[in-house]
Amino acid sequence: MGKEKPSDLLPGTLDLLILKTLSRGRMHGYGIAEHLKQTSADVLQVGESSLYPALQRLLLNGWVNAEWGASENNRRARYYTLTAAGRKQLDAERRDFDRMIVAIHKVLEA
Amino acid sequence: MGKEKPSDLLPGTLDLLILKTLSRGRMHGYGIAEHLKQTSADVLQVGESSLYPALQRLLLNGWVNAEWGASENNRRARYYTLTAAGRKQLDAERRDFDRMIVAIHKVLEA
DNA sequence: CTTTTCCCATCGTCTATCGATGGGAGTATG
DNA sequence: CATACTCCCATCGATAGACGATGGGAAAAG
Repeated sequence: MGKEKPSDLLPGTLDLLILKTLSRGRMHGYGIAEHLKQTSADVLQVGESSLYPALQRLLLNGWVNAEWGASENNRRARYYTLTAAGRKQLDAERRDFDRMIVAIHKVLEA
Repeated sequence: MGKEKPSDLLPGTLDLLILKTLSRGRMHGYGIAEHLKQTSADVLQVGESSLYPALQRLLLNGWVNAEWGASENNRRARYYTLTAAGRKQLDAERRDFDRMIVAIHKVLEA
């Protein structure tokens, strides 16, 4: 009798959200997840099993760099930073996303 | 050297788009695809290999009914109509979608 | 010392989208 | 008549993305 829980994310938007988050400065994985959750008022709940594979993708594509360091809480953490290619990618994904949203809205308001 | 073509759809939104389209009246598969393409100014391009499986899903879930008939062009066509459950589903998906979009925007504008 | 919090990561599963493919039935063309 | 084209259906196999479960390890809190 529980209500159906909607998915935690709009599929296809995770890379965009991560890139945008990193555009504000270097951050580690756990911090990215927290930032998304808080900024979205608990709506966007990125599980770690979605997050880390996504970060691997971004690394492989050269959109982010990674380096090990210590967190604010003195823990071993991997810090990610946006590359120049990452910024371009962010802009491109942002454009495509907006384009899609506009298109979808046209249908929903028709 | 071609530019990367963005995907034709925002994943996870196809059911919503179909349900919304059918809320305007009964329609056959091909017509739904046309309607989405035209209403969105060619942005939303639903391939038939995405569309028909989606319609099967909706049928299985009891959100639409189907009956065979003849199209305006006198062709054999399968007409779909929204059920009561389908209307409820449309409302629910619409709410979740709006919720997501608001959340994503908070991140993108942060 | 035990528990909790923070932070990393992978594996297997599931679901959805998509390209390719195939077909049949009406209409228009030459 | 023969051919081509448009309309309309559908499936299959590949790919990709998100998720639940799981497993660690190291610092801090109790």
